[in-house]
Amino acid sequence: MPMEKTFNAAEAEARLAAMWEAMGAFKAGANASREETFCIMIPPPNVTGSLHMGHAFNNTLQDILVRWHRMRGFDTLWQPGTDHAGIATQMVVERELARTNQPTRRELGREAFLDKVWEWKDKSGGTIVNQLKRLGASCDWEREAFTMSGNFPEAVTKVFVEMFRKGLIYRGKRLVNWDPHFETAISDLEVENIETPGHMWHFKYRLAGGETYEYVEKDEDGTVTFRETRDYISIATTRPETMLGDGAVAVHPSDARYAPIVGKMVHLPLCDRLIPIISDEYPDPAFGSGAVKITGAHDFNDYQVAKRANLPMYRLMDTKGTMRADGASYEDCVARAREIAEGSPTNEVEVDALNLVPAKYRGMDRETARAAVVADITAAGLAVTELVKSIDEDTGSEHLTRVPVVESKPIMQPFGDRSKVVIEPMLTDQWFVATDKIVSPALDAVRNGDTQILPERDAKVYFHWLENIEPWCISRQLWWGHQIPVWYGPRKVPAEEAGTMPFDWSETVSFCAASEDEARAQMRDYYGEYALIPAENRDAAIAGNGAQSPDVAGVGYWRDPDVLDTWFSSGLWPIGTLGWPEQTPELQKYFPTNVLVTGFDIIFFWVARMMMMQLAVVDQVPFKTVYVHALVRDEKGKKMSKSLGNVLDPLELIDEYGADAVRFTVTAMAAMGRDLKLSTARIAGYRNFGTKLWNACRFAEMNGVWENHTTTATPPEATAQVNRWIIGETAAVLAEVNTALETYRFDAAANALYAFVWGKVCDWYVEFAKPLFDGEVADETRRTMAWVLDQCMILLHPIMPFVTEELWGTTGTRAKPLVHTDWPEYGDLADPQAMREMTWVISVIEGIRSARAQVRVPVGMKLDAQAIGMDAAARAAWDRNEALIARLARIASLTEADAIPSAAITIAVEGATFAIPLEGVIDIAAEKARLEKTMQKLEKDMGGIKGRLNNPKFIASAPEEVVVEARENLAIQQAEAEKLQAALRQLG
RNA sequence: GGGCGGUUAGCUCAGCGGUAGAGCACUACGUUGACAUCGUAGUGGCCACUGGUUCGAUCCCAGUACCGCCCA
Repeated sequence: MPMEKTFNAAEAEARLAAMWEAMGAFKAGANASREETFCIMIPPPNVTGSLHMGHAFNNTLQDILVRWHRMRGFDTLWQPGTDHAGIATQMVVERELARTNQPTRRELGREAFLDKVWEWKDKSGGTIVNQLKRLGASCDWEREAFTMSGNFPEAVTKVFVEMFRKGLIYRGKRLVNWDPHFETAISDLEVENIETPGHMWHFKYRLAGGETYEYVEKDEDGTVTFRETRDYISIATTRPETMLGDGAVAVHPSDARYAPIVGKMVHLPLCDRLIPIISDEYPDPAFGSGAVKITGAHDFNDYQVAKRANLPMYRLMDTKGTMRADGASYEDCVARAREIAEGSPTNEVEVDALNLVPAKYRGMDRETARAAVVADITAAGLAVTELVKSIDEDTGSEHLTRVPVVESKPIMQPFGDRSKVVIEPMLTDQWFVATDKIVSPALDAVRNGDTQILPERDAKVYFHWLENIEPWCISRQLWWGHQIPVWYGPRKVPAEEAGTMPFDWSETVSFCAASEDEARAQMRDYYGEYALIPAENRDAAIAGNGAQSPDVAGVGYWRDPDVLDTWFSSGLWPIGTLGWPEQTPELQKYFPTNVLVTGFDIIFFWVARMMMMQLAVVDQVPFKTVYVHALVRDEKGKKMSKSLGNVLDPLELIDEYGADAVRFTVTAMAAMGRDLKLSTARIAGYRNFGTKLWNACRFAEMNGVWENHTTTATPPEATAQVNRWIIGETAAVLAEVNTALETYRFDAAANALYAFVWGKVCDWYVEFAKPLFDGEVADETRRTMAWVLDQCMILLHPIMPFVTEELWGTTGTRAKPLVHTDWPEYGDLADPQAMREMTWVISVIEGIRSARAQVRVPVGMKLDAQAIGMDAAARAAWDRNEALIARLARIASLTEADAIPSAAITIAVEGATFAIPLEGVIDIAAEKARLEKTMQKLEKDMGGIKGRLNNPKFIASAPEEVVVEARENLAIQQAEAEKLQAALRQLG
């Protein structure tokens, strides 16, 4: 049955995918014929995710590398899987529960909720994997991994416990980014700082005891520009509601304006507290009033100041970001705070329990509290004001009124990347990885080349981040994730501390272990004879075992309810997917992996962390090369986003244009480190490219090329220059593709193949072959064409797997499907003689065609031509290729002549002048104009070369071959110019 | 403010010491043994600007302008 006119992607893709799957084409080690391994770990997409263009791009590049190595016989593994996406998944499932009127997460309780998550995962978690399959991703799907399944829980726990024991993981009360929507800590990488319109308020904090001071401002020369007696210090803030938790006012040590009052106390407005004026390097004297309120528990800069000055840090908000309503009355708390301020001993637990939010503001959300605080301070006359003139409409009289100074100004505000709500710096107990202790090996590995980051400039980003690394907050107040393997109990009071209870519940002791049993074993060592009583949490533990009694029999303990950051488990992806901590054969064989292909947006999130974690755990780099690619944008260069409505859905594109077209497009555009601007026109163009190859094969089929064809690695013996030429060109493109892929120049590989298949094979070779199918070299030409088209399919297969596999199956009986066909190694097939000759032939054809078109000779008209001054090489080339030239240039006959005839079009080529007499047909003026234009171009070129050759310094300094080349080019151009001059003379 | 990029044909981008290329778009012609998802021919560039290095700079260096991205 003859081939269809186009490739039916929609029909063939599913069928071919099923065929590959059925034969186990993608299994680890499939088609391996050598020892070397090649392994890529897929960057695990979120289990909640669906395929977007970034994934399509990222996975196409991986698939190209993987298919290429598999065809080359490497023992290849592309490891697929997804990560459990703690926040995102919990969000999706909670939303689903709400939508279907089911009990909420808290109503369900932890265990029942997690059952729901697993239900959801089983039902919907496979979406993106199926979408990757549609793209043609040749992962070993049977090995699909998930960061919550298989050996991952064991691996994660083991790593946590080991790092804990080595002191690489610690718990502490630190200021973290708190997401009030999800009510969890997030890492600083999950925060987006966005410039938002904001306001700056100015408040007066009065000095205690009615004290006053001379406030003096001076200009640069030291001249006094302003002087007044003040009983207050002016502070500026963008977050007035946090003033309730202020611990001090800070000024710069060099700031003379405030020097007299450093160390004095001020009244905190709206509160019954006095706070000190301290000096610290942090305030910028030139900004605002130069005095900064310090709220250690709600601002990252203030936190540092507060730590330096040993200020108490009072937490003002609860987990939802509303003003605290818990704890003792305001009066009691403030009384205690005064005692602490005066030096009464305290601890973190007590400070955290003190609620210093005055009764009025308790329970307000952040925004409401802000408005209330501003209003109350203004009412108290403590807002900095200015005089504003207004005119009474009725009387026309002018009034001067004092209004508070509120500056409108853009401020950088932190938002949760998932929740999109304003992040609150919050002082909470969290777990951290001491990144400073594990960062060095990760830096060294890239510095010394154990791991190479491409493009190189992204290594700078990596270095910059790692050199300035902050502790990594790894605990999340979520349920979906790996629960932290730490159990807590009260401090055991030693026997010598007589007259007290056996346990001190104000202090907790941690037991970190891989299992509860192991933790209990540690507890037995610690608590001795006391029975160990499991409890839900601290309160239950206290309540459950009669802790108030001095002679209790048991001690209550509870597990840390928090889970680990998803990236903590994703950080173990390379070893985790290969079965670690078990020493599996796959781990032995494929680790360290070869390449990581990933977007630059997760260099910090993931790449750096994998480097640190793998090096910390198994003391080896996870991958030898990191190829970092850019972002896919829309055709105008905008980031694709749902709100802009400019998202291109790769699945829709695959439906419309076929997976091969989508793949080829992103590949051709994958210039290293540069964003892709994707347009459907481009995709359509590459779909056409697939059709072009398809039709070349169809043409071959119609001409019996595939009859009795067997695939061979080596090309057929060819005598005709045209066949020798295309064989040499094929070898050249193979070398080009190999080099491109070795250096991750995906765009270069795609463009080289495009130019070869379309520009050489289809445009020239197929046309040349047409007249040869009847002559002496017919058989050789058929065999050559079959071989060349085979090579096209093979070389294109990594980029366009579907259409090539379909052609492979359609055009002949093959030993193996294309997916497992050997990648060729030709050796040296270049044929300079054939190359030179065919280049000449092409230039003759192009010259004649161009001349004909420009003087408007009808395309179909066959003309007689004359050759003038043909040298031996030209004559031989003509004789050997007459049929091709005559056909493609529409020449009826060639005769030799001594001189250019009058009224002819003339084509000057190397070693000959061709003239086509067109007495009475051509417009002589048009031909003259054409020749003159050609002459002008030629003269301009020659001028440049002559200029160089006339410069003695050029001759002296330039490399020999450059000089030789310039001379040769000049000679050729001069010869051509002479021919054109002769032709012009003939035209008069 | 700090860092990293970019600026080449109308558009999207390659090239990166020897005088500029591709695809798309555009113009004209065209169903010539596969392909109109096509063919043939053509139009189109002070390679952002200013200096420097060099025999020679789109390419290397420095600065300027504008545009991105990342981090504060």
